[in-house]
Amino acid sequence: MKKTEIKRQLVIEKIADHLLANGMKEASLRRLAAAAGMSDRMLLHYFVNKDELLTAALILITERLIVMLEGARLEQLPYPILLPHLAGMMKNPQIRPFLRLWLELVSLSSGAEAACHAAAQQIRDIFFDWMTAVLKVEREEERKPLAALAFATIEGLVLLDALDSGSLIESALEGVKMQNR
Amino acid sequence: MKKTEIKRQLVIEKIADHLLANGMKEASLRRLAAAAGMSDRMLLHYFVNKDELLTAALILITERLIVMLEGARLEQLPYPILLPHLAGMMKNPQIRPFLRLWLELVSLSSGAEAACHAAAQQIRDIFFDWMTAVLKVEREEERKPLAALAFATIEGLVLLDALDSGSLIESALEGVKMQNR
DNA sequence: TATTATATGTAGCGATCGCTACACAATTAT
DNA sequence: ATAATTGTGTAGCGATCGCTACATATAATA
Repeated sequence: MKKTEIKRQLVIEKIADHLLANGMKEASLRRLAAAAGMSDRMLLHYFVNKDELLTAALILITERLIVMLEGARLEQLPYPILLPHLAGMMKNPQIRPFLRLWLELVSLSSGAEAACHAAAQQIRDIFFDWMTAVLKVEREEERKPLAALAFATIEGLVLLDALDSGSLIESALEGVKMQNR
Repeated sequence: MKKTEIKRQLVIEKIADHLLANGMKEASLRRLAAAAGMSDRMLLHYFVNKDELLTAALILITERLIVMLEGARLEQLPYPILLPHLAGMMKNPQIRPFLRLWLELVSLSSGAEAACHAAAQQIRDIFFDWMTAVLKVEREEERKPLAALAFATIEGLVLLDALDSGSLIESALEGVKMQNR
């Protein structure tokens, strides 16, 4: 009797792909159904409503993100090295869709959508925890503050990236170098 | 025969207020019309379509932002002082709506809406120019890179703020202090 | 004053949205 | 084999969206 459950999982995978590729603004039930290769009617057979579907897909996305960051784990780097490294990761076509989607979720979560807010917060935590683990510090009490600072800065760069502000990003990274000279 | 033009300006003011107060997601023609105290039919009498209306309102908003930042001009501050100062400004109820709206515009501009993209880029430039002017540097070649870095960091804090991540913001500011000790 | 242009209201079109009612086939359980 | 449960398709509801046709009132111009 688990055939339904298997199908459900398959659908969730496809919806997650679609969300990462196209963002939340293309996420009407009919479009999502097309992406999953079925009718909207069937989507609502597997999921009680759109919100539950989105929640499931966003949870899968966060799980994928965890796996990906786990795979990208590297030896600890000190702040001035870590930041340009992260800026490079930001352009990685495997990671970039997560950042874009996350930006959209943050913006949406200011409003109503409960699923978006929860997902946005969870993705924030995932990124921050990873950043905390990968930062090399001289004294442990520096870890959390510097990780938070690196996180905030990278987010700012993500925002600039969404606005095609490449030169500003380069300038900011230049600023990091200057600061730690 | 300028009565129409006067009315137009009045409408633009009210729409701008509404956008700052409620964001872009509540910006259907009918809602905007209610905010302007008229019917949607009349809105489309004064403006050829929704896009033109939004563009006009967003332009007014950027003008207001310029005036506000001009008023908030302060003597130049060095980076480690400027950043917490900006973080404080971020919570100012006069400025916060601009930041929230700007975040939403950036997210929207990744997609289609032309008006949003243009407005988002312009607001970015306004903030960055102001940041550049208000930063105190020891050598002039530091100005642009450090302003860009400060800008990116503040934007990251805006993002965190939209997610109710107050403690992360505090940590990040603590990180700034540590870095410049 | 007569004519023309501008201002405002009512109603609704066609598209899309999330979602549901109804019908029927396929599978499973008894 | 019969009954009950589960899967799938068609059609459409009511709401909202941006926008428009049509009508009339008001004002500007001749």
